[in-house]
Amino acid sequence: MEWSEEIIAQLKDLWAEGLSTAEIGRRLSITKNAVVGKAHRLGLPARPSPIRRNGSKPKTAADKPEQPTSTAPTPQPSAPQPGATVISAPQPVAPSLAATTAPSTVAAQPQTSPAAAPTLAMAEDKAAKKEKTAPVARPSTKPKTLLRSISDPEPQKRRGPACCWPIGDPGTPGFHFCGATPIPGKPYCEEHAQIAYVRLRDRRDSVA
DNA sequence: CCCTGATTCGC
DNA sequence: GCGAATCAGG
Repeated sequence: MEWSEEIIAQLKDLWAEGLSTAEIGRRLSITKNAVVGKAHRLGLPARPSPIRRNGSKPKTAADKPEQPTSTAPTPQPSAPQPGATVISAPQPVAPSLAATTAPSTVAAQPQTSPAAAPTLAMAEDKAAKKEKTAPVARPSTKPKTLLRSISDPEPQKRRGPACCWPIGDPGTPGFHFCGATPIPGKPYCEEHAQIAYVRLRDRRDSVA
């Protein structure tokens, strides 16, 4: 996997958005392991995970040469809260569709976890679950490079809201965003929202 | 069972 | 550096 700047940017962005590793992985067409691994290597802030993995390690040496002291630096990298930019729509969580996922972990998030598309996706959701595969096409052309917007915090500053679904490869002349009128409370238009908010139940397989 | 994320280890 | 495998908690 070639982690280009764009990819990394996306990873960071999505990570900062509070998406699940699996979610990010799906959207980047990579495994969650890759996401987590890279995230760690990048030094991204680990999000609330229930695991702690300490003590027992059958596979590893299980020895931790911890350094005693020193001066207790207490580094405070400060929380990555630049504003989440782009998509942050404090919308009321859809009541009925919460069945699929949306654990309480991200419930506190102002944007809540996507992973659930209203109405239209609901019906499709059931079917999709059975299918287990992702029938919906990934980001148009190719699930390779998306690029949210690392330096474009205000998508709707002077103009109306625009669907920010990436079209083309970032860096290429033809790259642009959808631009269509998004669904209220969502960063994408109705068309792209359907594919953007993929249900779950599909990870290591399907897209290869 | 499913989901989730973290760490470790072989490549 | 990369990610699969594995571990681990809800």
